[in-house]
Amino acid sequence: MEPVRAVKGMNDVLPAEMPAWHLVEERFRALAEAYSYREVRTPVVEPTALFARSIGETTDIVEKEMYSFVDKGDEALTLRPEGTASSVRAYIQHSAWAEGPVTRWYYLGPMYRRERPQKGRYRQFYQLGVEVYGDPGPHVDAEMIDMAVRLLEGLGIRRVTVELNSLGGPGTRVAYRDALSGFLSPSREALCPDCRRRLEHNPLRVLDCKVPTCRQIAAGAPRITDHLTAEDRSHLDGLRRMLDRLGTPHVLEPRLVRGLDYYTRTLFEIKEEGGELGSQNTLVGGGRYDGLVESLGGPPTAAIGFAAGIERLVLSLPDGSANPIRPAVSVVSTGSATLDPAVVAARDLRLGGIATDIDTRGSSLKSQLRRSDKLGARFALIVGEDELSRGRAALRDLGTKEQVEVPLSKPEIVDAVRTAMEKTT
RNA sequence: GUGGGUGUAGCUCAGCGGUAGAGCGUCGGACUGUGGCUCCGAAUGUCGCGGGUUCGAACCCCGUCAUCCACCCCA
Repeated sequence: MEPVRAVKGMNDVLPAEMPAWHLVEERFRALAEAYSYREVRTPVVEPTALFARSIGETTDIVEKEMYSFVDKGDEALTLRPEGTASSVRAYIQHSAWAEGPVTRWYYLGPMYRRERPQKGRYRQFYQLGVEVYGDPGPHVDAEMIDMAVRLLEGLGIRRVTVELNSLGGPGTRVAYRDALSGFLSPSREALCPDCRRRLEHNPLRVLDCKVPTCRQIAAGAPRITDHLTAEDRSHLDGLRRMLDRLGTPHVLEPRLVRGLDYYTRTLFEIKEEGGELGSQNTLVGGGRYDGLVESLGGPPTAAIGFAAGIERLVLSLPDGSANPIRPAVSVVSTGSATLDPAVVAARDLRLGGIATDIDTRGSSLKSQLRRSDKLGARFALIVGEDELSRGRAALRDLGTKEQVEVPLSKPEIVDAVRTAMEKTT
């Protein structure tokens, strides 16, 4: 019988890796809440149109990476490929602007993209992210980028660089695009096949090409920064000033483009240099999307957000960041007569707030103690016949081998373990 | 979608034409109520799958699947 396997690119996260995931998730939650963000949870499935209209019909994501299906022959649905579209949909659907002029949300959860899996890139992957609605000024941009950097810093992820660019407003973007394709078209034949295709639907990408000929041609191309309006420019300047003030180093990267159509003005990515990640080394990506809420049927609303890949953060964590979970006590029985009271004692300890393991199979004493040791328990509570006859049990410190007798009755046992724990720590 | 690497015990891998191995892990034991170290012992393999070459294939050839990495793109 062929065993069933998980779907390609969709991985199990086993208990051994969980402490690292929890570390990332808990740090993010605490930080986001400290920054006054509140969690929002949206469905994993949305109408396909939501993504087509927000991310853009001609983007890679919408064109070839979405898990889309028709539900019972009517509704066209899609597994969300990113978090912003759903968040905006919820913001509009619940008239969140009515609660106040500025809304700060954070989220955490799985996203789905049908790409070829490789290191740091999976078909089901987890993102954490934040969105701010209702603040058009550059200070939030800076605050948000700085927060992302602090998150990485707090996780011990060093050697990151913040890349920054501005796409200008919607008008600027179109104008620049036209100017760029106007510049590149005469050299069309000299470009690599990929770039010829890029020229059609995403000329900005040509600037990123690694082929030497393309680079040469691109070198003389107009720069987006020359096409920014005075307002766009002052927004960018304001953002950079504030970042400096916050002490967050960053580099201007005029060729930075991102794969989603909804971005306006501020665009940023945070990458890790020379870490565990291979070529998929973007940890955080984000930007401003001032027109999206309105285009999806809400009121005109300025907005900005970022997302980070949790797998990538976990991969980048320094060794030894997360410790395995260990029980404080391991309850050990010495024979069939002591298994019953041992199970009761374990329950009492657990309800007393003490993490406790017990081998309920009633194996040999030696194997139970071996297990206690393997699990990293601090103490073994040995329920032996002799002690039991006096209503007591042996509490053994597995580090020092010191062993004392303690009462097995309910409130006393918890207190006894408590005081023993305080002695060793 | 394209290219390359790899598929042998639960894990990491050796074996590269003569009929399957190591380390780690697991389990048991070393005078029978006391763990970690050490020692002894045990269990587990359709050598990814299908076909071909050969007296004989884990090893060579073809195909196929899986997986990893890279391109593309991104978190």
